Amino acid sequence: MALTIKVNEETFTPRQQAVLTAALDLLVENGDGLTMTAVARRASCSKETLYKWFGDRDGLLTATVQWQAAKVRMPQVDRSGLNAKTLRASIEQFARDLLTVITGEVSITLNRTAVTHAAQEKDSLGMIVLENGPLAIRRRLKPILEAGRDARLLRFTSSEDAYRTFFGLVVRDVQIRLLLGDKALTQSNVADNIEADVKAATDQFFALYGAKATHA
Amino acid sequence: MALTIKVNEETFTPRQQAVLTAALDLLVENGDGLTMTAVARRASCSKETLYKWFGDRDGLLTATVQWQAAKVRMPQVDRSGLNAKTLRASIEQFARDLLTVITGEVSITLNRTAVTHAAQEKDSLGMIVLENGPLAIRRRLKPILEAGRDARLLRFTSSEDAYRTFFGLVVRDVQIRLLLGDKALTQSNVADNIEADVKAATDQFFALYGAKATHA
DNA sequence: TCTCTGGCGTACCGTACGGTACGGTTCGAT
DNA sequence: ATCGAACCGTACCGTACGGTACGCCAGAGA
Repeated sequence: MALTIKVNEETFTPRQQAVLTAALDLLVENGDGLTMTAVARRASCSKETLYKWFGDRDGLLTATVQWQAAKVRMPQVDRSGLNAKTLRASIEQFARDLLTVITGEVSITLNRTAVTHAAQEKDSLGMIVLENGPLAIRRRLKPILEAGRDARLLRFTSSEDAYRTFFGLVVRDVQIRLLLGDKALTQSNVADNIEADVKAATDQFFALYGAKATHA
Repeated sequence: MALTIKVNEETFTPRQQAVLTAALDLLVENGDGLTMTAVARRASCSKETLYKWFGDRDGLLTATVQWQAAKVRMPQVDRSGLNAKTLRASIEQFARDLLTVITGEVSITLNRTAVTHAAQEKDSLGMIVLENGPLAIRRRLKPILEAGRDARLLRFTSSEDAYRTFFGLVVRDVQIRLLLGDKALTQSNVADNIEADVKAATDQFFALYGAKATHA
């Protein structure tokens, strides 16, 4: 396994996926509870098989994160017939997807795992999570933003900056507080406010980047 | 040690502070390298002393995080003679402080440690970091915001929301990317852009909450 | 039916690390 | 000078866990 980062789709047999599911469940249930023995017992397989399939503990961890992160595919947004209304709906949808994903238990677990991993000179998991989380949204949002600009509905010079501002307006301090285990932010609490937050963030984004905004 | 959370100042002897410094250095150098043996060796003290002073590994970790986090005291901002210019300067200063702290190596380490800790049903470190980081800024920024509102320089209904938007505009995706070890964000790279980012964020904040803004 | 392969379960090994014990040393108080 | 407290250094113990070895079984193919 070692240093090879498998960025692209990798097909796992159903049995292997069952193992990965077990591994993720253990991660979610109890952060660092991912011991090889625990995974083997949970998945009713032998440790030897784990090592054969995934190389070592890090390989199993990487495969799990990779596999799960890639599963977080957000719905495509219709880009045809762009007008003020559909653009706003698209952006609102992105905000909703982003918030929903980020506040999910699986996402929190994956991010925590990756952060922990990054604290030990290893950055592969961080890149995977980043790549499949924020960057995935960015890749799909940017064309929309640029289409909006071309249609004179938005105004900005750098779509990168526009995206990052969007991210900030939507996520605010929610993600870091969830990662730090802030009890004041139970997930249900957050979930109940998602719609309002999404609307507020979208309003603010258009206030800053809408065609009629007096852009600073 | 156990469950007691020491929220307030706790005086450590110089010798103890030397130990905590050693512990922090180890954390920064190599995330999880905080073994009791390593700390003892680095600080030239005996493990027995560590256990006597801090109870157990978690106590040492907590004391270290607590002590360091409390050291991140940002300069007070002058609140007298509030006008458009001084308000803007204050807010810009908050943005600068926030970005500077968050992108610092110590802060990244403390946050990573706390996140890792939170991944194991323990949330005390998370609360400590939260309390001394974002919340500390919030406590000091809110009065300024409210003073600005009273002076008709700002417009908002909830100072809490205003603060969180400020946080989002300033931090954006920088913190999570640093925590995840994104190589594309070397710290020098970030540091060089702090001034521009601070200015942009402040502009955006005033665009949204300034008295003349058409607030959504 | 024989055999071979893949995989389960378990036992096992080595190591790293949390935590404890203890002898020796320094230093201040009496 | 003596005593005792604090503390250093080191050796030690127990356990948890990563990783390996091996015996066994089931099922596919000849």
